This record gives sequence, C-alpha cells and structure tokens, in this order.
Amino acid sequence: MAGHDSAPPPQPKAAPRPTISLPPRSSYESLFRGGSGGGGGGGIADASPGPMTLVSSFFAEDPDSECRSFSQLLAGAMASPAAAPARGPPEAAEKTDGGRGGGIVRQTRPLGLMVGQSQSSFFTIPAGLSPASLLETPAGAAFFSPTSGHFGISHQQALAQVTAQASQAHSHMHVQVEYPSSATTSMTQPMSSGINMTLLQQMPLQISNTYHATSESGEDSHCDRRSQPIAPIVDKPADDGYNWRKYGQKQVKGSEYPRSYYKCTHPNCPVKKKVERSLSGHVTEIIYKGQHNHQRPAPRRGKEGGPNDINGSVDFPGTAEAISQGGSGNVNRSGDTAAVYKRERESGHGTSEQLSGSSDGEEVGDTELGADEGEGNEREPKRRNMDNRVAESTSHKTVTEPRIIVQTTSEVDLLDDGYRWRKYGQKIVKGNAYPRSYYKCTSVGCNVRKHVERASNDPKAVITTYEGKHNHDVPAARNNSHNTAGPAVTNNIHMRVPNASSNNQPFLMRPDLRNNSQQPFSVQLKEENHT
DNA sequence: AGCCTTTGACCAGCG
DNA sequence: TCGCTGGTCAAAGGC
Repeated sequence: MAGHDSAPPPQPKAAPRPTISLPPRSSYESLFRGGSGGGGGGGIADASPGPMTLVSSFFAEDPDSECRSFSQLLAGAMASPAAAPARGPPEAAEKTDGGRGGGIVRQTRPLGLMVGQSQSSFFTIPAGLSPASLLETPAGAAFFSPTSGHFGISHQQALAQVTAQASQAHSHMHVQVEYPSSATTSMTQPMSSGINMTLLQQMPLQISNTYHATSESGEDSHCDRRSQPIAPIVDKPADDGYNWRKYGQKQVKGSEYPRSYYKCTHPNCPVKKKVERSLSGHVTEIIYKGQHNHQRPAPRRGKEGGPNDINGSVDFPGTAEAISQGGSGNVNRSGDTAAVYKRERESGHGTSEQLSGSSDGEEVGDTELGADEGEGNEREPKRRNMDNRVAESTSHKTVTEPRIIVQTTSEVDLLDDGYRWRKYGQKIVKGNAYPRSYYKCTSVGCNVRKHVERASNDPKAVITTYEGKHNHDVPAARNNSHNTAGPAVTNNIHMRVPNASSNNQPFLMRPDLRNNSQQPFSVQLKEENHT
C-alpha cells in the first residue's frame, strides 16, 4: 500500500536514459550453457574446435606468414566457416534506439563470448586495423563493417569489450559502460572514459570463493549454476566507497535477474545505480547513473580498507566514482552518465573490478577535472594520455571525443600475470612501429595464447590479447601476490578511444559475457609507465 | 534512533 | 487508448 499517489513525481527524467543492453538471458544461456550439446542455441560443442583454435590458426602458427594485423587475423577467424554458425545473423546486433536509449547498440548475443564460446570473434576490426591502431583510429565508423558484418558495434565498443575482458582472461566479470546517447545531438563535448581495473584482482572474493567452493570448474559452473546451492553471497553488490540505499527491486522481464535500485545516500546526490543479480545472488551487472556531487565518503575502516587501496581493498566499483561521477568534485550534472559494470563469476573465479580512474579515485577526479571542469558543453576535444577518469560522459548533450581509459594500478608486468609464457613470435605490424609479440602459455596442454601489441602512438600503451582459457591453475606464485584471484591479471590498462565521430553512439562496453568455460580472447591495454 | 532492506503499488514512457 | 515494462515511492520491519 505504499502507493505514492501523493508522492511528487520523481526527478524529471532527464534526457534519454542510458539503455542497458543486456542480452536476454536466453542468449547468454545459449552461449554459456551451450557447451556440450549446446544444441540449437548456438552453443558450441565442447568437442568442436575452440575459439582459440580458430583464432590461433590464423596467427599463432606463423605470425610472420603474412602481413596481417592481429585484428585482421581475428577478423579472419570470424570469417571462418566454423565461426559463422555461432555468430548468428547480422541482425544479431541491433540498434536499440529504443527511443529511450537513443541509439545504443544492443547485441542480442553476447559479443564477448562469441569468441570464446562460440568460436567466433565478437567484434570485427576493419582490415588493416590492429588493436593498437584502434586506439588511435577515429572511431568514426560507428559500426563495423557490414561486410563482415556482424555486430553493430563501434570501435569503442569493441575495444571496450575487449578491454574489459582484458582485465583478465578469466575474468568473469563484465564491464559494461554505456553512455547515454546524445539525444540531442552533435557531439561537441568530449566524453572521456576510463576504466580502472585496479580491483579486478581484488574483486569480492568472498563471492567468488564461495562460488568456487561449490563449483569445481568453469566448464561446469555455468551449467549448474542454477542448481548450485549457493546462498546469496552479498548484500551489497560492492563497496565502491559510496553509501547506497536500496530503494527498490524489480524483476526485469527477459531476465531472471532481479534488479535492485540504489541511490547514493549522500544528500542531494543524484547518483543511482542498478544492480542485477542472478537468482543465485551473483551480481551480474551494475549500472551507475549520474554523477556524484560530493566527495567519496571517508573510507570505511575495517574489513576493506581504503577505497583505492591497491593492495587490499575490494572496492568493487569505485567505479561509481570513476564512471558516473568522473571523479569527485566534478559537479557537472548536465547530464546523465551511466556505467554498467558487469561482473561474472559464474565459473568460479572471483574477479574484482573497479572502474575508477586510477590508483586513487580522488585523484582521478581531480585529474579529469582539470581538463573538463567548467567546460560546459563546448570544450574543445582534447586527448589526455593519462586521463584517469574511468568513464565520464559529459552528458546526454554532446560528446565529442569518447575516451576509454582503462587503467589499473598493479605494478605487475603484463607478462607476469601469474602464468608462464613462452614467446613464439613477434612481428612488426604495418602502421605500428612496435612489434607485436606472441606468447603461448607454457603449461602442457594449455592452449592459451597471449598477444601483446603496443599502440603505435603511445608505446606505453600495450594491448594484450588473451585467447582461450587456461586449463590449469596459476602456476605456483613466483612472487606474484597479485593474482590470487585469478589469472591474467590486468594491469595498467590504458586505452584511449578516439572519438566516434559519428555520433550519438553511446559508449558501450561489454566484455565477454558469461565466461566460463572458454575464455574468449581478451585484450589488455596497459600503461606501462605510469609514474 | 537511525539507517537500510523489503515489497507491493503507483507512475510514466513507449509501442 | 491500452497494455507492458521499467523505475520509483513509501510503509513496514529488521539490524
């Protein structure tokens, strides 16, 4: 009876809301559960050559065989017949204008998984465009080539996806960031974004661990997920340093996930976040909306330590700050910012993720602020290498130069992600002065490969692409304390995505989806020298 | 006492 | 116009 007849209408819905492009559960399932016998759902039989096989076949064998960029190779993999089936029809990607979203790309299939689970790449990179070059390429073409046609996702989106995944080959968390599209218009305002994966490694282990206890393997986890006798794991999706009050929960159609609504408890703070969970209690997605107009509350002492404590905190979405608020102190409320942090831990590996600017959330904001503050809607686009902000959408008004900055603070070297790698190839890619290097996991029987590429315009930026999933645990730590939660730790991801010229293209980040058995390839962008 | 969660109902946008 | 759906409200209860 809590009807609120008398309740004043909530804050006027400003601008087009960011649309959450969450593929129907079925899609996920078909992919993730598809596993063996996946049957019609497009699932991939385990027996079939894995995505790795396909992709690898294009470049791993002989990286020098031909002058192709990694991207091309990937594209080639996608084009392979084997990949086709899983890829689904072009319309798999549709644009959800939705009227609400204002042109947000919806992928009816989890792109990320397309690669891993279904043997097809989840994105198409224009031929000749290497991952690195992607970073430097105006993402003008908002959508990938129709010819290769797959998903209507922009470079940024693709990159974002990849990047998010990048955080770790075994990350089960999905990072998704959507910027509200500019319903109104032309993008004159810069949009910067960044994703700090600092906490990827620090993710709420309690969750993952718990799950781990009941799920032996990633392969099985996704299949048995529902039956897992897992008690709700956490009451809060994560501690991002802010205080939230839940004000609603709802079962969203098309998803078995109950969605919870939270508001920042800070007086007058408009930030809200939506959290979706699986029935088992797993947080599957977190969407931030709005920007905090206040400083992050003092770190809560006790179990988690400071919000940005690189070494130990588990501030999951410090992201809120990073993304939605773009940093403390930024009071730009001209528009909404929505960020979605999607996290998957279905396979049992815990992951943590933080989309926060840098090792220091506050600093993040400040840094960004320096560039964006007072910009109103007409700041001249500017690129900043070390933009710490995770994801900042200047608003629904205008966005000129979307930037995705993914950065973590771990000092671990990319190659030292806990696994052992053997370099088996290196190649100079056209357009990139730096060689690309190929690594292979040295573990017997493990086909995981890693490809490291540097952005030509920024040697500091490194893109690491993982393919496949390790079929073994992280080798005994050699001295690495960063990988307790899982492999492929993403460190210092730093990615910039130039403007999507076109458009009102919202920034969408959708890393792989339900991870699990097969890890799709992932890309890491690392800022090696960030001091 | 204060804060947060739960939960049923209401409201608004959209097709 | 109507139904659907997502988002929000606010009372009640718990901690």
